[in-house]
Amino acid sequence: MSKLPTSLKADPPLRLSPVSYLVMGLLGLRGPSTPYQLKRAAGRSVNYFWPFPHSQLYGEPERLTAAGLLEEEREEGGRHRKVYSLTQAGRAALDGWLVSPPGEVFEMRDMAVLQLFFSEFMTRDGLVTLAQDQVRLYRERIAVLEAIAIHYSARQGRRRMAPLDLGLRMARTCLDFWQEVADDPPEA
Amino acid sequence: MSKLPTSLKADPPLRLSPVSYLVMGLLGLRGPSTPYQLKRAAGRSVNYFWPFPHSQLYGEPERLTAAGLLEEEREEGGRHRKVYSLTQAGRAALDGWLVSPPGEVFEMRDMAVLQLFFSEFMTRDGLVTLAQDQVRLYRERIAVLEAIAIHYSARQGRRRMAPLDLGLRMARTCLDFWQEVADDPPEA
DNA sequence: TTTGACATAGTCCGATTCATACCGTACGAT
DNA sequence: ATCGTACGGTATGAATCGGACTATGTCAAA
Repeated sequence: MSKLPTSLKADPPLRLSPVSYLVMGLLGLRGPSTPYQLKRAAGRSVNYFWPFPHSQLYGEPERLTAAGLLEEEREEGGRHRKVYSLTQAGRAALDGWLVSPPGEVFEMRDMAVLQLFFSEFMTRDGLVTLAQDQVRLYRERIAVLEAIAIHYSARQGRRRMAPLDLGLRMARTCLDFWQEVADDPPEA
Repeated sequence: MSKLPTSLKADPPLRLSPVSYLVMGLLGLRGPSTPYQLKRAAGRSVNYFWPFPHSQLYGEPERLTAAGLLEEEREEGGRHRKVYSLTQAGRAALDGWLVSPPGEVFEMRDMAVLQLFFSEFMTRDGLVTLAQDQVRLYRERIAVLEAIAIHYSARQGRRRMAPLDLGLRMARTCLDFWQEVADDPPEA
């Protein structure tokens, strides 16, 4: 079988991943930003419901720029930082994505629940320790989210705060759950 | 720079991933199983709090067997299926993992929440559509989880049911949230 | 008793992502 | 001047993804 003839419009397909839209979205909300700024911003917001390694915030904007969805500008002065901003095409891509709701619910990874599922091989004490640990961690998480909420609630619109609200409710649901496990660990 | 001298104990490090423990755990709960059986079992249970591609259930047991943590037996008859079971060493590894609680809370990926975060660029109607979509999906998810719960509650211990309980609570939390968004979409 | 449809069971592999170690560069304090 | 440290970014091998593809058994109808 022969290869397909090299097409004239042989651009590599350029698949846009969730992180692509995330980058464009952040740039839309914040205006022109450097990768590092995006990284900081993501850490206080989107990372809670879409985690990813920070190094993607360096590679991805380059790809998007090559595709004409972003513009890149180099800063003057000492640091030669790259500042990215949305182009018209980028804004259009973002808008297009936003009107196609995902047909899926959240996807969760939770080591503690995995261990709980296998807890038949644990002692009662082991299980209680696990649960207490989680209780502590969720309290911390809740404190962090509440701090973020207080800090930003004045400045930001209700829509941007909504995910934080959900994050808090989820964390509280987990806190309650693990609290119950700790207080009254189920028999095997 | 020269290479390090080839060590006498040059075993490749063999990193055990969460999926490794998941496999061992399932084998512990179910007894000897084929990859396909694990796949089916996972689909009704652990996949809800630890998703992964099914193909790992073929490769991973092989690695674990090579490491002495599993035993492999070939079925007679037409299908030459491989049946895996835990060895003593495997059981020990599993137990060891279970007494080291993860220092982390869940990690969640949720496209819908990502879009919600950027919903300033959506119309009010777009947001409502998104929310209604999610409401429908969470109702479905809840129905599935309840069916699983009813089907297995008789047969299985309370510990193994606990994750399902949490899954239901999480789903209901999300359902409530999106219901509220649909009923009273926040202004930008 | 073929044959063909369907469910079961398993393999493969290129592309993507991960994770993290590492490298510079500015800036403030001493 | 220099040192420490936070900032800003790069590089890379390993792990994972995901889904297309192959193969194998089963049962029913012709």
